[in-house]
Amino acid sequence: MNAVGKKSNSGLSERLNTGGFRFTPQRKQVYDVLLHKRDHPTAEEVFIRAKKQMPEISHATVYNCLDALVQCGLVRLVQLERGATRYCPNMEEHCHYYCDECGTVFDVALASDAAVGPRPRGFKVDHYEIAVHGLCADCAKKK
Amino acid sequence: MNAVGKKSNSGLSERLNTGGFRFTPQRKQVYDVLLHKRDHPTAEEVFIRAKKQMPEISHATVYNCLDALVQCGLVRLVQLERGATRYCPNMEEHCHYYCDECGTVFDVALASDAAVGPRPRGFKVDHYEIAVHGLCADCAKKK
DNA sequence: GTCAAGATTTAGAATAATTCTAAAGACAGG
DNA sequence: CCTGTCTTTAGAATTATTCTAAATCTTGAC
Repeated sequence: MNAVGKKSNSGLSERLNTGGFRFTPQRKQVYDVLLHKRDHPTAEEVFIRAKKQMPEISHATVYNCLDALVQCGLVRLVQLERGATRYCPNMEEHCHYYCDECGTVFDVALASDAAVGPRPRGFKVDHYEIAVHGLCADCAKKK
Repeated sequence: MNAVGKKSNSGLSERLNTGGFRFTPQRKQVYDVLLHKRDHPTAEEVFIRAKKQMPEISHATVYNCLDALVQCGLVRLVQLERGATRYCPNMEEHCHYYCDECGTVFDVALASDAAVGPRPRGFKVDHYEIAVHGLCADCAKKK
């Protein structure tokens, strides 16, 4: 493995280790799939894409890898509708605009801390998810 | 049926009609279940509670009723974790504080329009969902 | 280096959540 | 009251996720 290859993994490896996980080729593969096409795929879609490069990878492993990445803070779960959970490697503060018609997801950065206001007494916030539902420009035009 | 009973249904009946749905005892039952205990139950939990009053109600009907209520703007879907969708009859603008440890959900009203900032060009917003993840006071204490 | 302990992957079974199907029932309009 | 449409029902089917047990890999102790 060359220096560049090594370097490209070092961040991932480190984050995994910090979370108590080992670096594995499968975890790298799953993470690469998410980084490569940022269209908020479901676990099933990640599985299909990962298989192209790594045909022996299994379903259960994809879930395992996604869970590990989520626990390490490298990936976030996105729940936009009934049915499959989607995954997003963009860890910056942003919200998801979701077209209820065609299913497209747009990431939109949040300006600031987007103060959510008061909170239950003693509640320790880890992170928040903002999903905006509606129609994308194309679908709105068709109506 | 007395006047009070009739009155208590008229709003529901009207909203259903406006959405192109009929008023049915099952839809009333499902809505009543949600109004009665506002703990963000899953469809399965709604089914179990509805059965107590209406033992013949079926699984599919509960999903049908929940869908109808959602489409009429009487109930909202809440997706907080992988797995079952929850339902919430509180249609005021509010966000959900979710304890990742014990699963408790707290509704917190949003002060204003809680400006979410810029949006994709042409996107027509219908509604938004804000979920705050973390630990409730009790669970935070135990750590 | 060799071994044991623990982590990870795999295929496939199992479970959970949701949707579909076909038949029966209810209901509004003519 | 017919007729077409909507709704409900039981249960099958599908989809999403988790579990299981065996095989493989990694790491640290010796």
